[in-house]
Amino acid sequence: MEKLTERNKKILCAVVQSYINYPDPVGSRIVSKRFSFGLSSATIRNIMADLEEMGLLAQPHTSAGRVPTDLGYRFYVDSLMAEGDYCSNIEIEILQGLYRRLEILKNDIDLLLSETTKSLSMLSHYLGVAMSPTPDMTTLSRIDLLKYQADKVAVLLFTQDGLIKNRVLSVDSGISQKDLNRIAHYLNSEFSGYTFDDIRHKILREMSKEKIKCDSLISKAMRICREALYFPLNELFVSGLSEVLELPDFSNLKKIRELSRAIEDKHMIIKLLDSLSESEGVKVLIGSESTLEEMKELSLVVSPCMEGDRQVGVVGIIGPTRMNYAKAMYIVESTSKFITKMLAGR
Amino acid sequence: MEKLTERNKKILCAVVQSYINYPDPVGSRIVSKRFSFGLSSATIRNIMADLEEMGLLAQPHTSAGRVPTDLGYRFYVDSLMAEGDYCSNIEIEILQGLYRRLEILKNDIDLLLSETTKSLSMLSHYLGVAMSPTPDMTTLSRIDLLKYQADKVAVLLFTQDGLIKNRVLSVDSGISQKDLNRIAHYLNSEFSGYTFDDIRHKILREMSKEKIKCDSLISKAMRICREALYFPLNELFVSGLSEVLELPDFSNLKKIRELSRAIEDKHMIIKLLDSLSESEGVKVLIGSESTLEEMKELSLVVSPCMEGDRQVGVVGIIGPTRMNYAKAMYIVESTSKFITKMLAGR
DNA sequence: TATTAGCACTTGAGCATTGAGAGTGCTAAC
DNA sequence: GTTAGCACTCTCAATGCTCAAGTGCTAATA
Repeated sequence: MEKLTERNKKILCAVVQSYINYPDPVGSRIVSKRFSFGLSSATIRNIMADLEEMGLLAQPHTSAGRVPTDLGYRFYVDSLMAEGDYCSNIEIEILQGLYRRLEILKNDIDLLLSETTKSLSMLSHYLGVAMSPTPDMTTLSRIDLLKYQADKVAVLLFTQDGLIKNRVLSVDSGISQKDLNRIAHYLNSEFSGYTFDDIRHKILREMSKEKIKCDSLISKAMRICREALYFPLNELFVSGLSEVLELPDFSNLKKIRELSRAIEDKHMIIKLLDSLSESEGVKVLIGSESTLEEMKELSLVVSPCMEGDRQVGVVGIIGPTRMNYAKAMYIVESTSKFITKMLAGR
Repeated sequence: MEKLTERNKKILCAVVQSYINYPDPVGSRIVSKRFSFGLSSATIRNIMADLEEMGLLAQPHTSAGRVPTDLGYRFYVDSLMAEGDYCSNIEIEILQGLYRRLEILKNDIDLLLSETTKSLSMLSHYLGVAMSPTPDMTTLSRIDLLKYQADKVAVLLFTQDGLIKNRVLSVDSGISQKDLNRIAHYLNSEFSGYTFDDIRHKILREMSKEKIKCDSLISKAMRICREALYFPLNELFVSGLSEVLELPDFSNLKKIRELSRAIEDKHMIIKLLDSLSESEGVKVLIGSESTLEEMKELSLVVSPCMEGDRQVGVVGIIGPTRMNYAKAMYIVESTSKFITKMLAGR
């Protein structure tokens, strides 16, 4: 970032904080009055003009105050924000209570994540989001096949993350549970320990090979496995829409429509979360930093949940770019840490 | 319903249809011009005043036209609406295409229902909703227990509807797969063929009995089963928010907030759908006919999906009371019929 | 040289006024 | 029973106006 004097930083910080707390563009008068810099509004005006030139602030129109740009928020988040800015504002008891409620769900990741989004939105008043890991990163621990009805078999996929997925497939009615056990045994020996993505690739390779051998058992096994993996195995949870609609940021129809398009395009959000959650720690994506059109006016705060060094999910918050980043980051971080800790202790 | 002359019915019908197609209150002039009754606007005015007195129409304000009341819509739906009113407007090919896309999901009810809601909203431009059957009505066909990790067991619940639910529970690490098999065998002999609701009740009774006997195996079995049934097993799917936000009916913030509260309160909708889907066929709930505050300005069209005489889900549409009921009913009916047929043929 | 006071200028929000347009109810004529 | 005519009511959009907020610039000040 360009060199800013200490004073300029303070002014920028004041503008951002004021705007975060109150959704009106902030003018020089406000800054000079509410924050005691010992500077007159005229001086502040000059500084704000400088900050605007640097692209950190912007004016909605001539006679309005200034508003942080995405770049301004970024600078605030990276360099200005005090770490502990919002910890105190969140009642620890509420947080503890919500977390306690999640304890009993620790054996069912999907249910856990789904409930977590409700806590996230309740705490932050933004959208709570959570995603179970994409199969690409998930390791298959075991596969079981159970004959279910005459011509159906239940495929049970156990992952190392404690996630179970099941798919029901149609099969020849002639097949017996014994056959299925042999098939399952074969699949386990072939695929357990691999990620789903690997397995998909292996299947493709194997199928072209095995086609020649025409081993009925193996080809059946491959077909079953391929079909079971055909549909996405991860889920995305979003909640808090009514929460976020109370914000002045979403008081006009256009914004609301954009928001609704964004959260209905789950595929898009999954991809976005995926790309952000590769490394550990809380990450922040501010407005236009995202390449996605739907997210241009929204910000995203995410953090992965780990079990050991395996990722078992991503939790986060989506809100307007005028977001209380300190608070959001604190909530997301402590939530993901809580889940990580809970899963470690089970 | 009170006795209406044939002519009055026609006028009411005209008002409803006009309003459904175009969201402006309809005046006597419009009715007399656009529909050729051979009556002047003055006559129509008198009739409309009568209809208002009967509670079938209402005026938003003095110099606006008239708008159907919920009662007016009800009368329209029950007595006036031509059955085939909207079939022709829906391109059969689109419908077929969407249905074909669902074919491959027929083995996974949840996925099927979730995708169905997208088709419903796409076709109707209202919210598509679907619900898998509540456990109360669902019959357990089989239960399986699989040792999963040292201290965890996967409980697999197979229902007669082809639905599989799995729950992971923590158990004593001492327990062996053999023990689990015996437990599962016991549970199957006790509970298979019963509905989940029955089972819950049976467990409560048994547990108080067995406590005396203190049979370790049975008490373990009971505990596992109780925990597995602790969380709701049915799901509700809703989609089409961005679709419905394009409607002029949701052009002001208040309405949108109400809508979002309604669709976020899944528990409420589940109860509502449950109470409506008891018998076969398409059902319509118009605005204030619902006892639920959140639904007072919304209408609901639902129909159950059957497999044989068992209900495997409910599909429906939620929209404003100014809904194209003929179209919505047609879409819901043909969708539920399609799913029913598909499940019969598998 | 940095800061500040002062002032002219710009802009949007809020408010009352106005007129057009749509629709009504009523009455009298057909 | 139906209709034409008319006075009346109400909403909506446009207009013009003022007010408050905020700016940029300039000249005076510490």
